[in-house]
Amino acid sequence: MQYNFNKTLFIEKLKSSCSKTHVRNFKKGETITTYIEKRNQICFVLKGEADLIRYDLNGNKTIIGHFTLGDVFGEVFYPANTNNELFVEAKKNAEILFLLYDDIQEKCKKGCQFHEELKESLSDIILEKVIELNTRIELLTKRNTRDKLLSYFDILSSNRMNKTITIPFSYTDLADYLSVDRSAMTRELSHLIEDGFIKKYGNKITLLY
Amino acid sequence: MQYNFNKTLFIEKLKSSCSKTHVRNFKKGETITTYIEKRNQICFVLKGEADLIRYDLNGNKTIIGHFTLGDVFGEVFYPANTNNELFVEAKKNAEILFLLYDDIQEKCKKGCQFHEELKESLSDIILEKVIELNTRIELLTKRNTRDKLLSYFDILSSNRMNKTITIPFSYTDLADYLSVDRSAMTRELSHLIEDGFIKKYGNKITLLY
DNA sequence: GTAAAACTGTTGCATATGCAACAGAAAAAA
DNA sequence: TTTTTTCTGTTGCATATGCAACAGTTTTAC
Repeated sequence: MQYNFNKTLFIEKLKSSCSKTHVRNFKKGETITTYIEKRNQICFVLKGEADLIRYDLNGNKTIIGHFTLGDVFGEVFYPANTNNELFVEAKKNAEILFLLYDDIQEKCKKGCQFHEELKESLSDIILEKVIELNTRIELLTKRNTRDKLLSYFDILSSNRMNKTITIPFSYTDLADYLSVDRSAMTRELSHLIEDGFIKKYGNKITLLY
Repeated sequence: MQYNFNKTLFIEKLKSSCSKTHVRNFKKGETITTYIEKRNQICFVLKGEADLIRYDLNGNKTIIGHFTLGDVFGEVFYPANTNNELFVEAKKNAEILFLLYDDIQEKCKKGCQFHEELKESLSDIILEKVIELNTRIELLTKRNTRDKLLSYFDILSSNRMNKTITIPFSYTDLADYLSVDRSAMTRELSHLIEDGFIKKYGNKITLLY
């Protein structure tokens, strides 16, 4: 966002000109990829939405990441020795472009005309990912549910530059994203309404402060 | 770690050959930088250790990140519209190399012999940052203090490939890093000992599972 | 060396959060 | 359409966590 770099244009170019990529479509609910074996795969969302999900031993679901148009995910972003089973699931019919980090750095070099440009853009793309993750960490380090909710609303609100926001999740999923219990979160939402911090109409929230 | 890229060598080269960088020494406790105004600064730890810290309105301290030799931090990794005041503090006498992301991408291009190599390495460096942040998110999404502690110990243990680990923090700071109350964490540590999960000798912990 | 400051382990108490269960609403599937 | 599934809001209860306070220890500063 903050760097003058046209990501959409970039992805279009990538799709049409790099021989090392491939594109696949997924239906809602399908598993796009699992992070078990360590490949250095990078994936771009061309259409639709996807969630990066972890289930722990107690069956708790955590939405580690939520990806939409232009977002990037993949095993290359995770440590090799992760003992968590993560997988990415299509939330809506989705079109995903796959390629390997190594192919960008090495193999593609000879044939692909677009290659130099890709390499230049790569650090910008990964940098954007870093910013996304730091934003998420800001959220997760908040000590209680109220602060997590307010932080989340603030982020959406300042992104859209609007005091009224639309939650891009079901409330069930939002709880999994904030890493809190759903019923406790709903309870806290009620408190926020009582205390005059927010108004709530379905999946729309208006910040009153 | 996982890419065959020599970071130490890289930093040495960077320090000696790029005219756009500068290096400064800090004493323990000194503030290295604050993330208020938005510059696209990148900083490398050449010596010592540093913490990225946030204080919330209630005075709670959170250690957002902990950096040692070779680690990278800086405003460039944060969204422009962050309303949190973050700052980086030297934990031990530290030597820090500063440069601007824009200088790598643009201005340095003409004069600096090392520039091309720097650009190639840049995406590897930022990628390493992404992996570090995803590891941190795995930790923070754990639902309770016990799981956070065990995850943290696991990460240290598998990095050092040793069942006995040395906590690189004071326990006070570890609590701030895990985003939990110190006394609650100490209590949970006692429970982990009682339940036979760990043994504890000062700042050394042995995993018994 | 001595004084001051920070760290550690512990506890009682208040409360936020998790958990289980339920019914009505909404959405998806048939 | 009808049926099935998922989502939502709520509540009672158990408990994990936060908070405040304290004393003993260790570390830093003078």
